[in-house]
Amino acid sequence: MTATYRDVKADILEKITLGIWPPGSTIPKEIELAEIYDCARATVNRAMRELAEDGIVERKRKAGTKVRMAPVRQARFEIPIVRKEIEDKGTEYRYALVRKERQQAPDWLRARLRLNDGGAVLHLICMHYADGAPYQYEDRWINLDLLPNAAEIDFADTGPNEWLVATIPFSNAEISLLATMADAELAEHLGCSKGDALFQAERSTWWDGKAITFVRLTFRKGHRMTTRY
Amino acid sequence: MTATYRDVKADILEKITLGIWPPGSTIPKEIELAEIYDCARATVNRAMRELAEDGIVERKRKAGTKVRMAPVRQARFEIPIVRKEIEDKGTEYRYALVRKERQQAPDWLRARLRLNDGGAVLHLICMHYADGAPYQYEDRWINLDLLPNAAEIDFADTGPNEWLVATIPFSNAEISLLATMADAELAEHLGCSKGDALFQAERSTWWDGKAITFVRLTFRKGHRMTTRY
DNA sequence: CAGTGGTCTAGACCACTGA
DNA sequence: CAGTGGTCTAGACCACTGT
Repeated sequence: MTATYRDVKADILEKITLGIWPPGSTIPKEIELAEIYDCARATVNRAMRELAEDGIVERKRKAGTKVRMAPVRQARFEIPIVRKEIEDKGTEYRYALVRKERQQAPDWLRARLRLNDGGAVLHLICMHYADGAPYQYEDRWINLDLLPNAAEIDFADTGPNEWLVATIPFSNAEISLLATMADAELAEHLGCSKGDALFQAERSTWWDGKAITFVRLTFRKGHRMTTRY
Repeated sequence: MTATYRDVKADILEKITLGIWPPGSTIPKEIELAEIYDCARATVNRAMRELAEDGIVERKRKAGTKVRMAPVRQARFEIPIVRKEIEDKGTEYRYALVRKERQQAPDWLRARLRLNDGGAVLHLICMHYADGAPYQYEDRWINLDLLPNAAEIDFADTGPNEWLVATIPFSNAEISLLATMADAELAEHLGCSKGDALFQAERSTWWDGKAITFVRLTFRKGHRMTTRY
């Protein structure tokens, strides 16, 4: 037979879903499973490790592997670049710079990004359109102490997101999803009514422990983030 | 020396973030890396596989491993059971059943879950409180054709979520996140004003290709879902 | 302290895919 | 068709952690 790690993973997952190994029960140890499936322990190990990553089982040395009582449901959402998101839907992407201003970081931003006093930031307001209709309102702040070049960039044709990704490709981020009421400015740019409920994402990005940028993305009315798991 | 897969992964990631291997560039092949780090190819393989899962690099047979041009930003959100979510914050959890009704599946639900005509469903409205204050409004529909026992359960003390997790522990689901305006019912139960913007999650759950349940969770005003990546 | 998972190795064969 | 990643093996030692 020579089972693959996929076979082992699928079979064990089936035993769990069918209730043969109910939540809380202990699964046979790796050596036993290796004998059962007639494969190497490393093969079993990979299957089980993935099941643990998926939140299906819980593994502890000496204690063995147990089926989780409350499965840790985790959903993965992709956070694509807006342009890609829109173009992948087969719609036409258009970008526009609404406002660009160099200023001192306001208090709330300094607190949020742990900036020093008197830090200079670049504040950008941008719009992203899909097939001519408003899609996303971008309120971005860039730390000029860390990225002084940003001040010289003309963001008329390309959004700051794409420039940032090219400049600092890999970094850490914290993202929050929430709902907000449209104010006059949002309503006007997104073509909705004042007071409408809008979906919003906030992201703070860090590199080497220092804050690079904060962005608040507000989506057009009715926007959803969807995923399967 | 004897590098571990963590060492290899960290070192390669550093080389990428520092720009030594810029986006689009090709990384040395596994055998070469194994020589460089003085370890087995399997060790390098694991490091690279994880970097690929993390969306940092892209691997293809024969073509080699390349640093992604546009890093696939993916955020993982944990979707815990409400009770756990509340208790983990150190607050007191309280549950209440608001309404329970057996009925025919309305058209929108049938379409959504691909149910047959005349399917019976159990419709539940529940509230979840944190330290006595409204936390989440749960609007749940359970497919009675698949789970006839649900009709006999008294959901007065325990929420349907916990019963479902215990009954059908593992299943597939589709989840959507969105923003909605509070109607009169939501405003009353969640203690906010009509028209307030509220964060909402919708989840359809499937098992063996058949729809088990649909739930719409509405959070109290100001709720955020946050994660790091 | 003993048992279980965590990881590494050296070698092998396979599967996909670009030239 | 040849090169690169994908996976398996048999064996080994290590690192936690429950008893």
